[in-house]
Amino acid sequence: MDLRHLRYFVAVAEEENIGRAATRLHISQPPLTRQIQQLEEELGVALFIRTPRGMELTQAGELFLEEARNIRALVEQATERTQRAGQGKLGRLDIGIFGSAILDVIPKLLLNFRNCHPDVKVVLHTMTKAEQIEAVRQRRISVGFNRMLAPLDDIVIKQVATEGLLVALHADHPLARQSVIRFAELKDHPMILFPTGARPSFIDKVMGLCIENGFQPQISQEVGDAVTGVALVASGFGICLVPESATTLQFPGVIYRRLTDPPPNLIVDLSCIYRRGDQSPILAAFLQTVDDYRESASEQVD
Amino acid sequence: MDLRHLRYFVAVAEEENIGRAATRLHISQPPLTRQIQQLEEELGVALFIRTPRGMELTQAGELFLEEARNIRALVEQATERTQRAGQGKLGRLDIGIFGSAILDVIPKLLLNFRNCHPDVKVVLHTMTKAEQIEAVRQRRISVGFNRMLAPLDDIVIKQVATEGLLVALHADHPLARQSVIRFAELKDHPMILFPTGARPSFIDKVMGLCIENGFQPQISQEVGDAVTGVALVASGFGICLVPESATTLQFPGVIYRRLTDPPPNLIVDLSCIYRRGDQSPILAAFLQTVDDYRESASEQVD
DNA sequence: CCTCTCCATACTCTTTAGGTATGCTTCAAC
DNA sequence: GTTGAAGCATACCTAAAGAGTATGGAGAGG
Repeated sequence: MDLRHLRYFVAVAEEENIGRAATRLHISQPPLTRQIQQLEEELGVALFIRTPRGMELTQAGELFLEEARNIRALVEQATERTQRAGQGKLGRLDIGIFGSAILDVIPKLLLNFRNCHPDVKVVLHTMTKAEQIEAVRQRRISVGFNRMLAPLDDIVIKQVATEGLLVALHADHPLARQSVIRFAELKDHPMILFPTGARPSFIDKVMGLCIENGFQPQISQEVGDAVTGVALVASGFGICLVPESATTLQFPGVIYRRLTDPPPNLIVDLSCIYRRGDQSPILAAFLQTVDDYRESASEQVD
Repeated sequence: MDLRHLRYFVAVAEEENIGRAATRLHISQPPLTRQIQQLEEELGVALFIRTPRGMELTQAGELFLEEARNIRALVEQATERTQRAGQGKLGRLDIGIFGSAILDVIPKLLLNFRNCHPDVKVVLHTMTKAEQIEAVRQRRISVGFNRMLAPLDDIVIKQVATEGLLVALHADHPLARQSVIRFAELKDHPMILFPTGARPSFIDKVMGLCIENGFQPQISQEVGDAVTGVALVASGFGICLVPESATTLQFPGVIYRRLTDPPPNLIVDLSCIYRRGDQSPILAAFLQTVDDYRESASEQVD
C-alpha cells in the first residue's frame, strides 16, 4: 500500500464516481480503476460496491475512509512539523548558565529568542564552567554561558557582551562618600571575591587588576557567585567588584560606584560556547539571536 | 512522499547505518541512499548527519522518526481494522424487532452472535412490521424480525423459528383444570387478541384457526403485544393465544396450556427480513448465526 | 601510509504507474 | 424495443521510477 492509494481512495470515496475522481486527481480513469482494484486486492476487502450510478462505499470502506483521512492528516502534520524543526522553529534548546549571568543578559536574550521561536522549549541548566564544557562536548547542552573562557579546539567561543566593573559597597563604607573611586583606593579595604571553583575565573581578573595597581587585595571572603557576594556586602563583610549587571541586585544598604579607569582594563566579557561543527538549526537560530542582541547593544552605545 | 520512504527512513534511523538497513530491508545500499536523499529533499530538511561511522539523526530527524513510527502504526491498524470489518467482525448491525420476538429467540441469537463477533455493535430498534420493511428498504436497519410476513420482490424472508401455540389463562379459569385443551373448547371464552396495527398479523392466524374450528371468537380486548396480552390474562380479562416463547412471562396467576392439535395448524413462524442483494459481511455473518441457531434448534427437537 | 568502512554516484535493467482505445452493463428516453 | 449515454473494466503501450552492479571518495585506525 502506498500514500497514493490513500489519496486516490479518498477522492473516489468523496466523488462516488471514478471518472470525476480521476479528473480531480488529474489522471485518466483507467489507472485510477486499477489503483482502487489493487488496494482492494491488497486489503482483501471490497471497499466499494459498483453500481450503475457509480461507486458506493461498503461498511469496511466507510471505516477505511476515516482511517485514510487520519493517516493523510498525520503525514501532512509530520511534514510540516519536521520542516519547522529543520528551520529551528520547533524543538528544544538546552542552555548552561552560571550564577550571575542570569542577572541581565540571559533574560533579554531568552526573551528575544522566544519571541521569534515560540515553539522551541528552552531548558536552563545551572552549571559551573567546567561542567558546561563537558556538557557541551557530551551534547547535554547546546550552548553555555560563562566568563573568562580559554580557547579550546573543539569548542567555539563567541563573545556576547562586555560589561564594566563596579564596586559594590555598603552605604556606611568610607569610600561611599565618593561618587567615583580610583582603583588604587581599594587598597587596604577587605574584599569579597567570587566565584570559587575552576580557574581562570573572574577572581583572576580582579587579582590581576589589584597587582597592576600595586597592591595585594585583602581577601575578606571567597563566595560562589555574585549574588552571595553582594549579600555579604550588605552584611558589612567588605567591598566587592562586580559586573554592571549586578546592579539588578538592590540589597538594602548596598550602593554601586563606578571606577575611574577606562576600558579595556575595567571590563569583563560574557561569552557563550558551543560545539564546533554543531549543525543544529535551533542552535543556529539562537546564535543569530545573540548576534542581533550584540548589534542592538552596540547601537545603544553609539 | 511514500510509505516506502517512511519504512526505509525508520530502518536507517534504527540501524544508524545505510548498509545494515539495506540488508534488513532486503535491498542493496545505493537505492536506499537515494530514497533517503529524496525524502530529505522533499521535506527540505536534513534528517541525518553523515559521519564516518554512519548516519546520525538530526533533531528534525528525531522528530520525524516519532511521526513516521506513528504513521506506520496507524496504517497497520487501518489495514487490520478494515480487514476485520470486511469479514463482518467489526462494525455495526441495526436490527428491527417487535414486542414479543424479544422474549426468547432474539436474546439467544444475539448472545451467539456477540460471542463470535464481539466488536460488532448491535443496535436494536423496536418497530412495527410496516416500519421494519420501510427501514430495511432505506437501510436504516440491516435486518428485521417479525411474524406473518408476505413475500416482497426486494426483500428476502428467512424463517428463523417456528413456535407452537399455547393458551394463556388465569388459574381460576374453568379450562385451567385440564392439562390439555382442544381448540374447539375455546369457543365462548372471551379472548384477548394482539397485535393491533398492520395486517396480516398474528390476529389473522388466531381468527383463521377459530373459524376452522367452527366458531367466531369472542373478542374481549385487542392489545399491542404479547406482554400486554398476558398481563390482561393475569387481570382476568380472558384467555389469550400466545407463541411458546411467551412462557418467559411468568405473571402471577397466569398458566399456560398446550393445545391438542398437532402442527402445522397450531404453529406460528418467526422470520427475519433483509434487503435482497445486501452484500454486507456483517449481515452475512448474522444470517450465518441464524442458520446455526436453526440447526441447533432442530437438533434439539430430534 | 595503507586499508577498511561507509556513503555517494554512474549506469543499466526491470517494474509499475499512467495514457489511449475500446468493451460491457445498466438505465432512461423516444 | 431500440438506442444513446454514463460508468466501470480490460487491453495494450509508453514513460517514469525504483532496484541492481560497479565504482568513487572521504575519514578513522592500525
